[in-house]
Amino acid sequence: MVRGKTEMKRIENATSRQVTFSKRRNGLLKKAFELSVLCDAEVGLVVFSPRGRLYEFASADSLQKSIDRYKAYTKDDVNNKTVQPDLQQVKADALSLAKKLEALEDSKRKILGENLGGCSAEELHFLEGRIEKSLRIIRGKKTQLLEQQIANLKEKERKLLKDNEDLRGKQRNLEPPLLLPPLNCVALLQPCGEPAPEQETVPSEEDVETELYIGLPGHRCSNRLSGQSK
Amino acid sequence: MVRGKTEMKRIENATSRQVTFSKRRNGLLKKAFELSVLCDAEVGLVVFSPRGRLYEFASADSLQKSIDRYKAYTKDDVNNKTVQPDLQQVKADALSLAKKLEALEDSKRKILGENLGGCSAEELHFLEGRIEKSLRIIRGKKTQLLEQQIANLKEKERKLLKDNEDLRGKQRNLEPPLLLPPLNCVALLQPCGEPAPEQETVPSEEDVETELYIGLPGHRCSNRLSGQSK
DNA sequence: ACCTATTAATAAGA
DNA sequence: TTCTTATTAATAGGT
Repeated sequence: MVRGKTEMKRIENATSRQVTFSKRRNGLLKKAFELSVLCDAEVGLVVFSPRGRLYEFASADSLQKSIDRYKAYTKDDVNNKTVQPDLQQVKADALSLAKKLEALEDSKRKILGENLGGCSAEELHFLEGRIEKSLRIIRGKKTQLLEQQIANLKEKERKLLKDNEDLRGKQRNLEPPLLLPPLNCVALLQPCGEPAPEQETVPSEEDVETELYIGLPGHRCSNRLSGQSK
Repeated sequence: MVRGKTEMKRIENATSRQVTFSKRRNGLLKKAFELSVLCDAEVGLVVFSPRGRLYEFASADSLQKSIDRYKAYTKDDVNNKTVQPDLQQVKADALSLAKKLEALEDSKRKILGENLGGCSAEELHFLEGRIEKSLRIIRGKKTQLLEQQIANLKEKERKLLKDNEDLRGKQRNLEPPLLLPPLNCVALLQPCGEPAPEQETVPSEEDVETELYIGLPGHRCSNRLSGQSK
């Protein structure tokens, strides 16, 4: 918010994280209070610091009251008691998972070059090698994908050119040779910014002949208009 | 706050109260979110509009979870049956953790260039950038560490050379001048990779004069050494 | 909803 | 923690 935007991600430095927590917690509590007063709203707020300390605000008589209202609002189904397989076991599982998660998070952070504080030179060297390898793999895969895309596009282009050619051939067979195929129609559709890729002289000659044209005037007109209306 | 402070009391005009409610509610939710992200805090927030509509925010998996934590924190149990760690909740937690774990594992795998099957070119490009950045960071850190080590080693070397010289000086004072001081020992201590920094000719001349010198041999020696130790 | 003058919040540093 | 300061963010009052 100030003195150089802060990125919206966890502040790595523990000290500034703590300082920011204090400041922003106060700010948040204040805002909650203001909202409740100014707008006559009921606001309940709980904040647990990373170290587990609790901070709360309630505009109602008590936070519990707001919690109850919340429960009522969400159509409480608390009295829903099913069998208890083994609480201890499930808790242990959850704990184990949480530990794994933390370890993984740390590992990922290091791989991404964050939070390298406690790394030895050996560890860094290992990371470097691992990441170089990864980079090679990813670049390879990317190149492969892009090449595939290019190949696809070229194939499409080829087909289109062929179709185009076929169509042109048919058209030429249907029309009298003097009434040239309206190739310029295509040219007119091009973005006006471009310096009209060296107008093949053929089209302009056609323009001169326009009034003599007998074929399909409607088409010619609409095409020319779409070219004008910038 | 703006355009003339607002008094901290209920806004009487219903319309502007409603408008302000919308704006400030959003602001509060945003602030709550930012606090949770930046400071790694658990934030739970409920807001009831004057007309009874509910708005909520929870940085945890669910607001219920934060409410439970709040209840646990305010320890209304220990002697009453309230809020048994709730098997359902713990199971939900475990499930959520497992999901996070899986997602993280997948993410890490991709970063390490494994399992890139389903990646689009854009995704790969993003990964590439991320990893390049990481590589730069890690290499920087590594270089820094190695340079530090080198500096430490040089410092040690310098001290050892100095000690060495001091010892030699003492020795010379104790022994007859004809037993030449083994200056070449010092030269041998230099890293063999370096091309022996072009022995300043002065020292060699001194070598010749050594036996004739009468002044303060100890000082001369130490001076010469400090010149050598690059 | 969008705009903008103004105040509020706050990151960094002391 | 608290104070200061430079800067960004939030937002009241309009349109």
